[in-house]
Amino acid sequence: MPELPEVETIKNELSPHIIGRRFTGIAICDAKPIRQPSVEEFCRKLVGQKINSLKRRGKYLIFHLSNGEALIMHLRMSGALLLNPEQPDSYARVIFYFDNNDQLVFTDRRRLGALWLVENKQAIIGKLGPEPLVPEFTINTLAERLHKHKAPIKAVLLDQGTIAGIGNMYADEALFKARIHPLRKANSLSPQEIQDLYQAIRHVLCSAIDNKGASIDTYKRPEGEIGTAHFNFSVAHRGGEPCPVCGTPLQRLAIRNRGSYYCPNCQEARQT
DNA sequence: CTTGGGACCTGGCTGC
DNA sequence: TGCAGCCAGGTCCCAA
Repeated sequence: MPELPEVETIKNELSPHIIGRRFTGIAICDAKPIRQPSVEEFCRKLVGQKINSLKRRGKYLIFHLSNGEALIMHLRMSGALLLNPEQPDSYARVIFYFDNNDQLVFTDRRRLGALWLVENKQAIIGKLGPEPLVPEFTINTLAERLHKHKAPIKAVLLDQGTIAGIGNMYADEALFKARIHPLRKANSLSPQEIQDLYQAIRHVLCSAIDNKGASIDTYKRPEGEIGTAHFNFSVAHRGGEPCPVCGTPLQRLAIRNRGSYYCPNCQEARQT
């Protein structure tokens, strides 16, 4: 499941191969991911464009093109971008061809991923909250945003309009590291807890980027390698296993229809 | 406005 | 063996 660290890794590893390249063709194997504009217009406008830069915002990848437009991608649950894959892929949805004969395959087993080609990228990414890893994102930024919500802290961390880029895995990991129960109301956290959570978010995300993302499910890096961040996970997807700190069996709880894994001993409920 | 529930989507896994 | 049902979860949509 590509979250911020996975998308950041894809951006970093893809950039040296595609910056300055020109699209020479597109093969649409499945039109469903193409949201905007029509498939015909998407292909017509993209071919011939050069890629000036590749950026990440939240979980979105943004290709800035020579005509001023932007190709925006969201991988959702099972999407991946593979550079010159050796094996044919039955889940390939869109194949991009470049002027150096490289191919970039957008593959997506569960067909939830999305592609846009737009003049105004703000229409797609304009409502995202702040990036958690930039210097401007301070403890006060986090505190101000959490104070506005009385929903469970886990749900608020997943809200991309509050903070961009955190998904289910890293929300669980950050809450465990900060020793905060996932059902605590966001506006009930003490200043100390907010500071702990702030540091936990940054540590968990930076560590995952250092490990090139987490390959728990279908995530692969552009050249086919897996990431290794999941080997460091403490609680995510580990229901029933012992807590790495105290040995208590980790529990699973559904919050907003999302599996939340936590240690009932280390992450005390207190008032929720 | 916020909150919470369901839908979308497919495949792996479990249990009867 | 077959099959129903759960689980995985990022985001959108709708109702309260």
